[in-house]
Parts: sequence; structure tokens; C-alpha cells
Amino acid sequence: MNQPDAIDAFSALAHDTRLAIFRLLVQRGPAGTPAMEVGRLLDLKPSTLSGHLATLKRAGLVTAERQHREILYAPSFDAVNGLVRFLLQDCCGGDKSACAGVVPPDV
Amino acid sequence: MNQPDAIDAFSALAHDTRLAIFRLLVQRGPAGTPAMEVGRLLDLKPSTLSGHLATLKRAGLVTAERQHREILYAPSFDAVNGLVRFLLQDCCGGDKSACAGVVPPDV
DNA sequence: TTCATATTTCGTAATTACGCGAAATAAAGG
DNA sequence: CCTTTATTTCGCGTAATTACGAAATATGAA
Repeated sequence: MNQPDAIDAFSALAHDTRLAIFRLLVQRGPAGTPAMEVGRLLDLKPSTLSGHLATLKRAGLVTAERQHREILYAPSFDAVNGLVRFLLQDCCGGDKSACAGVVPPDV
Repeated sequence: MNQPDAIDAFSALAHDTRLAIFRLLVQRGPAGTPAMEVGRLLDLKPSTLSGHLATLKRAGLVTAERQHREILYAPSFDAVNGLVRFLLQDCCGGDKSACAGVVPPDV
């Protein structure tokens, strides 16, 4: 993870509708959810939905796979982990004891 | 954590300079870093720095404490944890086995 | 108080993001 | 091929964000 990619990811999540989409995909699980179903559940116009899904995909936060007529979207947990690791990189000047308990041990 | 607060936090991080400031504070540790030193290290004008620090503080990502003449800024690790928990809430429809290993166990 | 240091507020101009209607494109079934 | 379903692209008007100079404010030292 690098700074520009992290900014793309945070920008993607910094939006009411996109954040709702991502959290919905998280709750639906790694098998993926059809775009149309996302739009139906969140009451989004097709063009608006398409733009937001494209933004999330470009940011690496979701993956897309065509299944017959529909496109299934699934969240990327690796992306979330990468973001957190990037945020907390070299935490506390290497003094792990300073932030033990509040930071995952593998950062 | 709720949706509007999460959006404020992600918006705050979705900016080149603010992300650099936050990561610098993380690396400096919980004792805090004077605003002026942040500005010196990242080469920021006072008004620009002030605005960005205020944004990060409003988003709950950093804390500020006056120490003599300076204001010490420190990162909030709790805020990061809260964001991640919010993002991954009710992951995979409650089927923890679906995302074991990629998601912290306490989400 | 007087001065120097540290930080915030305000105004402005340039840039970018936003939703969504309409039209175009893609894929699969009949 | 033709139709239906699913998704994307384009264009427009609107709204929010940005950096930063200049001035104001706050704090502590002399």
C-alpha cells in the first residue's frame, strides 16, 4: 500500500452511498452480490450505482466477477487490512509497548 | 461509530497532506507532537496546517493538548479501531468462518 | 504591560465531486 | 437475428473542497 492508493481508498469510503454499499457487501459476504440487488436494496439509480461501484473497484476495495448476466461484487478484506497496516506503519517509533493493546500485533 | 462520523473520518484521511500528518503522528507516538514541528517536517504554511489539524481533530482522529505555548497532537488509535470495526460490522452474515484470517477476531 | 511565539479565522479563486436523465453498450435467451 | 435484462458512458448544472495571504487571537516570558 502506498499513499496515492490509500487516498483513493479513503476517498471512496468517504461518501454516504459508497460507504453503505461497501458495508452491505461486507455483510453479504465473499460470495458476492449482484449489482442490481445492491441498487434495489439501497434504492439507487442505475447510473449512480454504476459510478459508485466503479469508484470502489478502482480503489481496490471490491472485486467484480461476471456471473451469467449479472456482475457479482464482493468486498476485499485484504484491502481493509492493507489500509490499516499503512495507517499504523512504524507506529510509536518502533516502541511497540507504547501502543500495545490498541494496535493489532502484526502491524 | 456511526455512518456520519465514519464519513468524517474517511474524508479527513482522504487527503494527501492530512494523511501524511496522521501517519507522522502515528510514528511519533502517543506522547504527542507540537503543531509547529508537524508543519516544519511537512513544510506547511501555518494557516494550511491549522485547518488540516482542525479537520483531523473534528473527525476524532487526533487529540490535542496544550503544553505551555505549543499544542501537542497525538493520534487516536481507538478511532482507527472504531473505523475498522464499523467497516466490518456483521461481516459475512454472521458466518465467521467465511472470513476467518482476514478479519480481526473481535469484529 | 510589552514583546515574541504559536495558532486560528476570514476571504477569495480554482478545482473537483455530485446525482441523474438519456443514450449507448454488453451479454444471454428464444 | 431479435428482444430483454444489466451495466456503462456522457453531459449538465450544482455544491463542496482546496491553498494560502493577511489579519486577528492566545499564551507565556521578560
